[in-house]
Amino acid sequence: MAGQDSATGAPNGVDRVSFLLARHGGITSARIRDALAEIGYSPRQGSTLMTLAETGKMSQQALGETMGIDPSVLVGILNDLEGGELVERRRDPADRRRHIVAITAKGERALADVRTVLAGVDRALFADLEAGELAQLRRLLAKVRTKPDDPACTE
Amino acid sequence: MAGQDSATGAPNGVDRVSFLLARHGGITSARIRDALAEIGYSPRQGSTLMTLAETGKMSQQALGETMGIDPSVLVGILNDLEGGELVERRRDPADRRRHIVAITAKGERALADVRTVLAGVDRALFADLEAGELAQLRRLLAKVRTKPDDPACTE
DNA sequence: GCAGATGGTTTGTATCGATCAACGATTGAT
DNA sequence: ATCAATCGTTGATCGATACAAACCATCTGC
Repeated sequence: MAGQDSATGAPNGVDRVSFLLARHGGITSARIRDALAEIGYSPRQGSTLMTLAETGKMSQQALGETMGIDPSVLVGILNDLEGGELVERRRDPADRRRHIVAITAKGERALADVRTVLAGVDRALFADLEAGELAQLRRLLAKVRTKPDDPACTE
Repeated sequence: MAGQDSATGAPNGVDRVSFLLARHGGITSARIRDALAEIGYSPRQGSTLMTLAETGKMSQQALGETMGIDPSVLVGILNDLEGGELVERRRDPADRRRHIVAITAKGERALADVRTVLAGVDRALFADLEAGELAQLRRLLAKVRTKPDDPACTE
């Protein structure tokens, strides 16, 4: 009577898995946003620092492509980060149109703060999960098909 | 070197679980939105139909509270749904200020379409998960602490 | 009957995100 | 030397969302 498929017993209403995932994802985003805001960063800024630290210095367009955001919005993010001396824009000697973006030492320290804060978010969100369950959750989430977004699959 | 905690081996960068959850949640929301849009509904309209079918007829304010949306936006949603004769607003005889919102027979049929479409989204998203894994994912997601959002926990 | 509170509605505003067009600087090909 | 393409940048626009204020109809307590 309350959204259960009478045959399979699987929820097919507001408790459907995709709904759960969407809702929890939204709440998680909000938590991340709030947590980062408390130390003065936006989610994009945090992502940028992490991406730069993990993938290494790269051109602005490559960075935008990696993060999946428009080049024109990346400009603003980098302006803010560079204003705080957390990243550095250098012209590529090989192609002087390009800006090579690199994280600075100060940016690395900021990144440590970001990671600390994010760890707190994880701790709060997943407090009721054992380590094994958390690893399991990560494994299952990684198996969710989120790639075939761009191609015309829906058609 | 790429976002792994050297001690625990747990990701603490862009591959952190909360980030995974946030990203996948966003993508899932987009998928749901697109899928519902193809049959002419918004996510809110779909949620409204499901909530009404699962919880039964209720006052507008109770509905808004259940769905976690502002009363003033619920008005527009219900206007659209009522325009399509999918829901019905009746005045509560006991309190003629109240609007009792109920799903109609036509709304039930629309709801069936909505559920079909959403099942398709689930199938596409979770194609690589076995039934057991999907159930496991649902179980783990349900254990994520998303309630302590409202109270002043962050302070 | 009156004052205040409540349910629903309307309106306006602020914000955010995504998207697009156009521009200056620079490169590469011809 | 010239032309087309590329990179970063600026600016405008659009849609969705959240939020608050004011309004009318109605209920409740006195």
